[in-house]
Amino acid sequence: MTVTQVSDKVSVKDIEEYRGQLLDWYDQHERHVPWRIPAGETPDPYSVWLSEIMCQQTTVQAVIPYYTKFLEIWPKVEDLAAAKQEDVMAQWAGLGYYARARNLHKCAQVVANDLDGQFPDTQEQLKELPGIGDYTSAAIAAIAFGREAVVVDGNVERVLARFYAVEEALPKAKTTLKVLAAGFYNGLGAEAGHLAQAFMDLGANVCIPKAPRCMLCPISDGCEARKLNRQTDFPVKGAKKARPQRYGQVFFIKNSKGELLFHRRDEKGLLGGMLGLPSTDWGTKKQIAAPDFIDVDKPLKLKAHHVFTHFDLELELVGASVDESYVTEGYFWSDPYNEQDNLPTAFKKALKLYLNS
DNA sequence: TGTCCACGTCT
DNA sequence: AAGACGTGGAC
Repeated sequence: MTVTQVSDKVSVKDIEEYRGQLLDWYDQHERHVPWRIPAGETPDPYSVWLSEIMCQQTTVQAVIPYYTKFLEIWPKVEDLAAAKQEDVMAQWAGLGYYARARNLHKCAQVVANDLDGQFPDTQEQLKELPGIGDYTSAAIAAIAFGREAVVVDGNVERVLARFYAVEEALPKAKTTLKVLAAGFYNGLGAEAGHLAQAFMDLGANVCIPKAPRCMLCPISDGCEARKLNRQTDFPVKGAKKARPQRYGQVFFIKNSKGELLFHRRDEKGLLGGMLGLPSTDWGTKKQIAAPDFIDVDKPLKLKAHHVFTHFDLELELVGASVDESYVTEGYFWSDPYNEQDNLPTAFKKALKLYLNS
């Protein structure tokens, strides 16, 4: 889009000045994270991609140990492509949004097998790959390939919603914020990646959601929200809805070797493709049928609680048994101490309660 | 405590 | 196009 004037509040000339101040601030204050390489070196697209997928909806601090581990185990995209999916899921366990791990693996296979191991170098082509959408395609294009992409994540939105005192509520304001962001990125060329990272570091450390540290902000002079002393009024959000309560039972079934029965979950839906324990479905009623090859024994008087994005879960621990000679598709016996770190958090909590009881 | 972050991608 | 999809830490 051509941008001559994006706001009646700030001129194009002023925008250039403010973004200069932001880039200067970034030179001094950038966060040191393992995927940021020293100035002058060429970034490895595989590392940039891996870090950006992990950082979706996830704080940098949570990402760092996972990022390091993944690169240790799978240093090249070809290594990740050749991995077994269950190994990728096991390494991702605890990081959440498991569709990211399934798509990560698929994407690695496309790049390794169909694209000669090279990530595409334009935003448009990147966006065609599994797990790469508007934000991530822009981020990789800018950071790994020096493209002038308009990188807009939640941090950029918060900074700009405040800078321009955008009264329109999210998610509708997304279009407006993208235009405002384009005003900042316009004409930057290969510096776009630096501006993106500057915005994100500013959003993470200074223009934080609550109690923003405006005294430390390099562009506070131009911030409309600050002029109004209404920083935390922006970005304006739509009303949020209540989280429903759901219930389920999780079954602890031992064999003669003292191993527990585990379950590889279906590829689709909640915790798709992840390791789990045998369980009922999770619903709004307390009584839900167990898988029919399981003989329910007795409640263990233990309950695990877990919060998902869209519901709260109460998981009752129940002892059970099966005919050891008949274990159906997707179920297998294993040492719980070998598997606990491969479980998503809801099951890990339940297993921990069981092992400590 | 409970609320928020957290647009990010896919369907 | 609105809802599904995790987690942990800050306050």
